[in-house]
Amino acid sequence: MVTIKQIAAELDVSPTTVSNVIHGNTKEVSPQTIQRVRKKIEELQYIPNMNARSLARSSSKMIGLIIRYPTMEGKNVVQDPFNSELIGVIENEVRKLGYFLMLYASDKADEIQKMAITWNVDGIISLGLNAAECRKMKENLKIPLVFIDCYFQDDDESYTNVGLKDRECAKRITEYLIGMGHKKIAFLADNLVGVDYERWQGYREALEEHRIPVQKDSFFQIGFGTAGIIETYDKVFRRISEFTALFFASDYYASFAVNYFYDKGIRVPEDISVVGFDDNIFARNTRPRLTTMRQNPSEKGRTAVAQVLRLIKGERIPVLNIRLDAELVIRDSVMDIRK
Amino acid sequence: MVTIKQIAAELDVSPTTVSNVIHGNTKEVSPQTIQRVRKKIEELQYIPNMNARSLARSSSKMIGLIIRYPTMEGKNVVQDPFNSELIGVIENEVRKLGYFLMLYASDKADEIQKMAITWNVDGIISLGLNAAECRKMKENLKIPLVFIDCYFQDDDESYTNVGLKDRECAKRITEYLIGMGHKKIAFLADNLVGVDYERWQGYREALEEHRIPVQKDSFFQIGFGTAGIIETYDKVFRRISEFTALFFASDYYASFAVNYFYDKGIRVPEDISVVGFDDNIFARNTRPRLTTMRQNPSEKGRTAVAQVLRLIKGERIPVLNIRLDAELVIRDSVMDIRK
DNA sequence: TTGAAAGCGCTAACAA
DNA sequence: TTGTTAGCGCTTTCAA
Repeated sequence: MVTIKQIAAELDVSPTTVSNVIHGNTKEVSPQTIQRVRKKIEELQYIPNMNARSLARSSSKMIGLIIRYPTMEGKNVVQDPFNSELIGVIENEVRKLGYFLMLYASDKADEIQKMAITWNVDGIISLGLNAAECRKMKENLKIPLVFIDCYFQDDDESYTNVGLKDRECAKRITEYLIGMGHKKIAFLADNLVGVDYERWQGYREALEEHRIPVQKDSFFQIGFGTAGIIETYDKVFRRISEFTALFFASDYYASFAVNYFYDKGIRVPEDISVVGFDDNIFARNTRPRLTTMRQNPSEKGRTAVAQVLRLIKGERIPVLNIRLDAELVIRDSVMDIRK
Repeated sequence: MVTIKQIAAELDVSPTTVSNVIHGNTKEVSPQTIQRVRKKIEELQYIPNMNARSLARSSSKMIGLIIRYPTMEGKNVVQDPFNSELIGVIENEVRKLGYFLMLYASDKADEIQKMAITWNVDGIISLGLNAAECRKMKENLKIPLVFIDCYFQDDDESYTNVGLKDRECAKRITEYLIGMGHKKIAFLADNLVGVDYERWQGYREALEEHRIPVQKDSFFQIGFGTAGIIETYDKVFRRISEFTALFFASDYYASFAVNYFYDKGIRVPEDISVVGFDDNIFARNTRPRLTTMRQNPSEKGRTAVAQVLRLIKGERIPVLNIRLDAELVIRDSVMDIRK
């Protein structure tokens, strides 16, 4: 391992000088020396020791990506393409900006805190944690913190978040459904918190504005795992005549439903219309293709990284709570039932 | 930030003692002192500084996960569920064993090397790199190195690899096809190196053993991106009458094909039989459901982590090149065409 | 323009 | 059983 000391020794200069050259404190060093040092660094293939550097300064050039990942085998096999793309983009951005990514899957605030302190990470991006978890992190950690897709009840907007206009977008696709003559629309999600709550609200707002009564039992909570999903869909199936359209909070569930109906001999969209949300691979890889709202995970990831970096550099962030837009993609899973 | 020194000071013992307690060098410390130190650590919420620790010893408790990730937006949107699950499992295992995961997406040996040295990582797991890249890493890096799904031409088995019995498994599913009366079987993959080469070989062996001539033009190289796939499938479509079955090197392509054929009015399996490989979400999320070979990404990930850890601990590894098995899953995409 | 020296927090050899 | 001390590689202040 080549060290600064070695380089200094070979060149008969001090470590300080070498360090200065490395960090581009070029005004303090003569052009000559700079050249010599640079050459030597190249020649000896010097690679800095980040552990030493992190120790000396109090920062590490490391960004922690906290994520709630499906950790139980078999369960939770919803290999969410959204997460997947996001991780890829974030790693990429982080690296491009000269930082490193520590991936850490946990939802326990104290564990996360430990990790952050133990490694001296410069900032954290948190993905898929709920509001309570995010809030705890925020309380405990004194470092730059950016959340993705988190909704905080208390509209204390001191959280830096990158999200989506979930409510507005859900409203838009519901309005599309209404525009196609649908009035009896069910909403399906695996919970009603955070992102899904917002989508649900959007759905309700659309109905209300069109004077369509929102039935209590037009919400279905999708059960856990394949068995849970099927159980829920069985319920829907029994009451299928009550609805003309189904709004799923995510493409995965919508796509699963389309296949479920296929197995039951129910035609989409002839017998029932279906819309999803996200426009991921499932939407395109289903027949009929899903009508859905397209969001851009890459943009989310890039924005999140940009935000932590601003925070790290101490810049003031004008908009703390960024909400990206999504776009209605009309495909083949909705029928026009206006006469 | 609480340091060992502080704890030592408050207890009026030396840092060494504290360090010893922390590392369980308990035989050198009196039970009394141990208790006191433990209490203080708890009380002060001491969290070790890994940078300092890494610097002092020459190891970091960090494992690098090198991966070739789809970095270009839009392109490469094959959000491979396999990769996704693997990353999750590896992070989980690594963490359970008290290590940390640095995620690094690159295929350039020198960049990887730099990362490894700069952070002093204890070991590396490499995912999705080709043989040449792996070999370079192996040459340059002196640290424990485990590859996933790599095939090295030179049967120099000094590489630690965790793979699949690709050839054998591909042969098995081909034999199943043959058993169902198929003789005119095409093989489709996006390349013929590494894993896919082995699968192709398995396919060929099965045919040869059953005295079925292997036609040169029964291999289709699938093009890049959605456009590339469709272009390839158009070719297949034109020659569809030449085949009774299609063997895709992965579920993603098989699933895409099923949908493609649906759009063209070709029925699977009535008009053409289709098999995939992997048994991931695509296989189950397609109608008809895909007949395929089921592999277990979680097992792969766990095994890989176990191997690096053995290497790190200096244990001798009995089997360097582990090849896991896969299982034939018969579903609805193959027709029995024996009369 | 350059260098000496102290210190970041922790470990480990050695001494007491 | 406990403590002293040097040092890991780098940064940074301050002096030369």
